[in-house]
Amino acid sequence: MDSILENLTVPQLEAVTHRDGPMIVIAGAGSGKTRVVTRRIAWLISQGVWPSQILAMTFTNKAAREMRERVEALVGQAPRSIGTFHGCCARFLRRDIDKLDCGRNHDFTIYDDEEQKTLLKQCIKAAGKIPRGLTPSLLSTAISNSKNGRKSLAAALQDDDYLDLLPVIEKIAEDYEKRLQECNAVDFDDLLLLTVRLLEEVPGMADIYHNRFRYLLVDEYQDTNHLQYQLIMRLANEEQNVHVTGDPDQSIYSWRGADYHNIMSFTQDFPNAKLVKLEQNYRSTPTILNAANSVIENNSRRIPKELFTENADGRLITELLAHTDRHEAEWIVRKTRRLRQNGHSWRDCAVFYRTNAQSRVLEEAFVKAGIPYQLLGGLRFYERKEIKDFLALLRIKVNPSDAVAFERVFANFPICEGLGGKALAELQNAAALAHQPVVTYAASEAYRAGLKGRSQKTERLRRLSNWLRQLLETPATPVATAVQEIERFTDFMRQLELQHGQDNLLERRENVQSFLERAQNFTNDNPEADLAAFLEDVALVADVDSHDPQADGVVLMTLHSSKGLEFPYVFIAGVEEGVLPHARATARPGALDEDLDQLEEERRLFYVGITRARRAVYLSHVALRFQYGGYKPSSPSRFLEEIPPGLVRRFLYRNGDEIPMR
DNA sequence: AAGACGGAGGTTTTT
DNA sequence: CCTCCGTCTT
Repeated sequence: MDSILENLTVPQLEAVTHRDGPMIVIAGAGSGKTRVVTRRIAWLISQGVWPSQILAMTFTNKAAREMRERVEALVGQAPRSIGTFHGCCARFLRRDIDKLDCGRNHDFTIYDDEEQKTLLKQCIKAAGKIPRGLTPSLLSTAISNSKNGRKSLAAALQDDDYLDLLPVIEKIAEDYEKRLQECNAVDFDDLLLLTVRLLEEVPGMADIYHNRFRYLLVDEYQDTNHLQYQLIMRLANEEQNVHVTGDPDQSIYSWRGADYHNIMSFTQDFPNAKLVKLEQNYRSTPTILNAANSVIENNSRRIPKELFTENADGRLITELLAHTDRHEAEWIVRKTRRLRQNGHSWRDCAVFYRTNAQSRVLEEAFVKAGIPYQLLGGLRFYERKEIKDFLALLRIKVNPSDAVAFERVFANFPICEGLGGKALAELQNAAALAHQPVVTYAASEAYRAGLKGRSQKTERLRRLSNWLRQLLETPATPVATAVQEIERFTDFMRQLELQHGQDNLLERRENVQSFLERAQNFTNDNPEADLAAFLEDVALVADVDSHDPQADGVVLMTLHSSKGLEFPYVFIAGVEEGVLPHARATARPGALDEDLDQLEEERRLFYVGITRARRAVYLSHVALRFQYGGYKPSSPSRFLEEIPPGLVRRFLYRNGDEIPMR
C-alpha cells in the first residue's frame, strides 16, 4: 500500500487515488503517465476492487504487457483484462459472437491487412470491368473508414473523385462482407465493430458487461477512433468509472481514423469528469522542453498545456545543414561515435526519420562505419512470406472455411504445383455445390471417390486431397506438437529451398525455426490452449518487439514508432520542407481546414520526436536529397524557425568539419 | 501456368 | 530510380 502511493507528486496522487466517477488525465510527454495508470490500478485493487472488475485497454501489446507487469510488481496480481482494444474485443467475441447475428461463429479467423487486400482483389475481379484507379488499398481505406466512423461508404469517401463510383464501391464492399462471412473471418475493424454491435443488439448483453467491468481505463485516448469511442461509451455503466489518459499534442494517427476530438470533448461527454493535468516532465532538460513547447504552441485548438521540469539545464539543441543525405548520415555516425567515446552506449542514441525510405542511407553509413544498429519497423516477423505460408496451413486446419488461407496454400506449396486458378475454381465450385467448406470438401473421401481417371491433373488433385486429409487429421493439441508434426509431414523446411531457391535461404530457415520455438513457448505458457488460441495470439498479441533494450546498437526508427519511448540522445534526420512536414500534408490549394489539420499533425510528430530526448537533440537537414533517382533541392523545415534561436547552435557540415553558422 | 513487359506511383502503420 | 501491379505472351 505504501509503495503504491510513494514518490508521487500532488497531481499524480490526485489521479491515482480518484475512486469513483469519470476522470481524464492529460499527461504531457515524460510526465509519468504509465506510473499513474499502473499505480491507480494497484490502488483500486488495494482498496478492495476485484481485479476481474477492471478493464484496461491500450493500443499496443507492449503497453499492455508493461502495465500488467508493473501492476503485478505492486500488488502481486493483475487484472486479466489488461489488453489491447483488439485483443480484448477478440476475447469478448470468442465468448459471445454466437449470440450476435453476424454470420460468424466462435472459431472465426482474424484477417490482417494483407488477407483483407487479397479478398478485396477477388471482389474487384468478380465485379468485372472496373474503372482504373479503384485499387484494393483505396477500397480498404474506404471500408475501414466506414466501419471506424460507423458511417456510410458515401460519407467515408471524402474524396469527391470517387463519389461517382459509389454504386460500384458499394457493390464490392457488400461482396467483401459476404465473403468474409463465408470464410468465417473478421478484419481488424470488425473486432471492434462486432463487439459494439454485440453490446447494442443482443438483449441483456450490455448489462452483463456492465456488471462484469466496473472500472474502465483507456490509455492513449487521443488516438481512439469513433468506433473505439463508441465501444467505451457502450461499456461504461451508470457508475461511469471511466478513466482515460492521453495527450492531444501527441495525436499522430488521425490518418488511421484517430480523432483527438474524443479527448478534447471528454469533459462534455462526462460533465462531472475530474480533470487532472500532469505537466511536470521528468525526462528532458529545460532546453529541450522549451523548444518543444515553442513548437507545439503554433498549433491552434489545443488544450493549453505547458510542460516544465526541475531537471538541470542541458546542452543547446544542435541544428546541422549538410550537403546531401549521405553527408547527413555521415555526420550522425560521427556524432554517435563521439558520444560512445565519451562513455555512452550505442543504444543511448536514436535516429528518427519521417519516412522509411530515409533509413537506407543511414543504415549504409552505420554499416560502413562498423557501428552496430537496430532498425525498427519494416517487415514484421509474422508478415514474412514463409511464416505466412506456414500459418496458412494451421489456419485451414482450424477454420476450413478460410478460403484466403486455402488459396495461399494452393498457390505456394509444391504439392500444388501444376494446379492453377482453374483447378482452384473448379474445386471451390464443387465445394459450394456440396455445401461444404472448401478444405473439408477437398480432403474428403467423397471428393477422392469422385476423381476419375489417371490423368496428370487428377493424380495431382488426389495427392493434394490426401495431403489435406493428413493435415486435418493431425491432432490439434498440444499446440507445439501439432505445429512440429505439420512441419514434419509437409517437409516444410526442405520445401523452402524448392520453392524460392537459394535467396536468403538461411534467414528463411531461421525464421521457420524461430516460429517453431514460438509455438513451443506459447504451449509452455498456455498448456491448455488450442491452435485457434495460438493463431489469435499470432494475429493480435505476439508482436515481436524488435526493439531490444538489451542489445547494444544505435536505434533507427520512424517518428511514429518513437512514441512512448525515450533516449538520452535523439537525432531527427531530414527536418526539411516536404519531408517533415511531409509534402502530402502541405500542398494542395483549397480544402484549407484539412490542410491545416494535416500540417498540425506533422508538427505534433516533430513534437513527439523532440520530447523523446532526455539530454540532447540533434536536428539535421540537407541541401540536396536523393529521391526518385536524383538529387532534389531541399529547404529547411518551417518547424525549425519555431524553435527560439537562443536554444540552438547551428552548424554547416563541410569536408567532415562543423562550421558554426550565425 | 509461369515468365516477360509496361506503366504508374512513391507517408506514417499501434491492431 | 526502383518496385509493385496488371496484362500479355508463350
